[in-house]
Amino acid sequence: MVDLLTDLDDLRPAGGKRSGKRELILEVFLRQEGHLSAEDLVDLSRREDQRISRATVYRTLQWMVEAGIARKVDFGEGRFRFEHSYRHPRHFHLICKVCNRSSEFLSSDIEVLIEEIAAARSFSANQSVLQIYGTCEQCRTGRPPTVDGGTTELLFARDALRIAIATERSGLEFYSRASKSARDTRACAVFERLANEERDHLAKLESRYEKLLAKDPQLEARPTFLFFKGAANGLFAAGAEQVARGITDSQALVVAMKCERTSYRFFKRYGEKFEDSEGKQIFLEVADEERSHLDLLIREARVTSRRRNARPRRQPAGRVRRAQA
Amino acid sequence: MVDLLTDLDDLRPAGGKRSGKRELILEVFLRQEGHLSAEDLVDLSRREDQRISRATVYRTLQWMVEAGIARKVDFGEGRFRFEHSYRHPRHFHLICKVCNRSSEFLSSDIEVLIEEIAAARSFSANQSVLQIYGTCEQCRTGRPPTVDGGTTELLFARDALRIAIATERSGLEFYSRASKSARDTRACAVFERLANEERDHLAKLESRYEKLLAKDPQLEARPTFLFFKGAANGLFAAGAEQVARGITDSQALVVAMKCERTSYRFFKRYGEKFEDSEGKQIFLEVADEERSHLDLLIREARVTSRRRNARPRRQPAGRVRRAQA
DNA sequence: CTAGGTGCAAATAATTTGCAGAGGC
DNA sequence: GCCTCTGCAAATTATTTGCACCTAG
Repeated sequence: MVDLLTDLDDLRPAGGKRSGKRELILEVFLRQEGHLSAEDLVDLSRREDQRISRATVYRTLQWMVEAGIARKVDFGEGRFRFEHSYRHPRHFHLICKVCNRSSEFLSSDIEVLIEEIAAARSFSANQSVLQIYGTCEQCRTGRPPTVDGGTTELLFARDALRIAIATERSGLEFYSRASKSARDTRACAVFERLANEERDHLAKLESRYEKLLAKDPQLEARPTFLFFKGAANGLFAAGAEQVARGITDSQALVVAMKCERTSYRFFKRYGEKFEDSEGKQIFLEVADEERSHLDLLIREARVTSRRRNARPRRQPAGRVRRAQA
Repeated sequence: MVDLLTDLDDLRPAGGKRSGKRELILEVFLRQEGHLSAEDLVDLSRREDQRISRATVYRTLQWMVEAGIARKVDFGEGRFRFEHSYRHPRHFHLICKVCNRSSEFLSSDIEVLIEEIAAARSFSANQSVLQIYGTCEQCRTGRPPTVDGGTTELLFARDALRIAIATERSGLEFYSRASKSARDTRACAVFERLANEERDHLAKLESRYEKLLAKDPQLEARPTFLFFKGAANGLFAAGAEQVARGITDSQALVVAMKCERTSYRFFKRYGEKFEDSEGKQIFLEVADEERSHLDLLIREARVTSRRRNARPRRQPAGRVRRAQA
C-alpha cells in the first residue's frame, strides 16, 4: 500500500507541492476503505501526528480533489465525505435515507452511456457521481443485515472473475456445438481448437475463483458490485443459440468473430480503466485471450473465403457488425 | 402554472400543513426554471412579500424536499441548490467546473439501468441524482455559447417528437418494404394498411413538430435533452434490413410484432413517468398507436398460423423474444 | 383553543482565511 | 533565500434552532 505514494507523486505532480504533513494525510486517507468525512480524517491523522491542524487537512483534501486522487461526495448529511478516486475512476452509490448507510457499485453499462452523452454534448467529463436515494432492504424488511458489503478490492475481483467465467463458459458451449455441427473438417478443427482453449482458460479462472473465495468466507454471498449486462448470459449465448438452430460453417465463423470482438473490446476497455488490482489483471488477461482467438478467426476467415470462390469480398463481417450496432 | 398549486396540495398533503407564506414560497419556487439556491429563493420571495424570513424559506424548502416537490442538488459550490421534482422525476446534470454552469438531460437508458440495479440489490429507490463534472464546450474552445439550453418543457416535447417521428419513419419504411416483398395477398394487405397508418401518423407528428418549432426559433439548434438509444436509428431499422435481405411473410410478421412491442413498451413506460406536459402526451399517444398495431399483428398471426397448417404452436414469437433479451 | 407556522436573533457546524513562523530545495 | 506549507485562531458561510408571537381550523 505504501508504494502507492511514490506512484501517485509520479503520476500527479499537479500543483507541484509536497511535504511531510501532506504525505502523511494522504497516506492515512488511502489506507481507509470507506467514505471519510473531513473530521474523520483529522482524527485519524492526529493519531499518527498530534500536531496536524484541521486547516491542513482541509487544504490537503482540496488538493487531493483537484489532483484527482479523491472525490467529494454528498450523502445528504450536512457535510461532505471523501473517497479515493485512485483505483476507482467512478463510483456509484445507493444511499439509504433511513439508516444513512451507503453501498457502492460500478456499472459498465452506465459508464458507457455517460460517455456517449458527454460526447453528444461535446462535454469533456472527468468525474461522475451517481447517487440513488431510497430505502435499503434491511430498513424496509426490518431484518438484520445478512452480509455487509466487504472490501471493494475483493468484490471487484470476484465480479471480474464471474464475468470472465460466464464469458468463457458461453464461448466453450458455442465452440463445442459449432465443432460438432461443422461440415467442413478444417472448420471443425478450428472450432475444436478454440473449444479446448476456452476449456483450459475456464479451468484456470475457476481455480482462481476458488482461491479468491478462500480469502473471505462470505465473499460469494455479498451483493453484486460490478454490473455489466452484456455479460448477463455470457457474450456468446445468442451465438450458441443460432448454432443450435443450424447455420453454415461460414456463418458460424462470422458469429464467432462478432462475439470475440465484442468481448475483447469490453474486457480491454474496462480493464484499462483501473489502477493495478486483481480485477484489472483478470480483465486484461481475458482481453488478451479473446484477442488471440479473434486473430485466429480472422486468419481462418480469409483462408476460407479464398478457398471457397474467387470473389474477394470480405463484406459479410461488415454487414453483420452494422446490423448489430 | 398557478393551478399546479391546487394539484400539488391534492397530490401531496404529506405533512398536512399549509399557510399563506408557505404557499407563496412554493409558488415562487415553481415559477422558476433553473436551479435555485436557498438565498435566491429568499430574494425572490421577498420581492413579493417583504416580511418573509430566511428561516421560513429554509423550513419550506425542507418540507418541499420531504414532500417530493423539490430535490436538493449539490453542484460543488459551497451551498445546495434546489430544483422541481414535480414534472421531473429525475434529472441528470452536466456541470462545468470552469464556468460553474450546469445543463440538464434525461436518459431513458440510464434510468432503466438504475432500476435494474436497485432491484438487484433489493433497494427501493425514489430519487436519483447523476452529476457529470468536467468542462463544457464553451469553456474548452473559448467560443461564446451559440445557444443556451432553453426551457426543459419545450425541449422535452421536442425530443419526444423526434423519437416518435424516427420510430414512425422506420416503421413506415419497414411496412412498405414488407408489403412489396410479401408473397401472400393477405399479408400484403395487412402490411399496406399498417404502412398507411404510419404515414398518416407521421404526417400528424411532423406538423406538430413544425408548430413546436414556431414557439422558439432556436429550438431545433438546442442540445439534446432526452437521450434514448433504442430510438437512435428508429426501432424498426434492424427489421427493415432483414426484410431487405429477404424473409418470409411469417418471419416478417414476427419481426413486426417484436418491434411494435418494444416501442409500445418504451413509449408507455416513459410516458407514464411524467406529469402532464406535451411530451407526456406525445409518448402516450404513440404508445396507443403502437398498441393497436400490435393487436392487429397478433390477430393476423393467429389467423395465418391457423390457415397454414394444423400444428397449433405459437412458439416462434417466444423464441425470438428470448434471443433478443 | 391549540397545533403548527413565522420572524427574529442567536447558535451551530462545516469550511476557509489571515498571518506569522517553519521547512524543503 | 524564496516559495510554499503549516498551525492557530479568527472569520465566513450556509443552515438550524430557541423562543415568543401569530393564525387557521
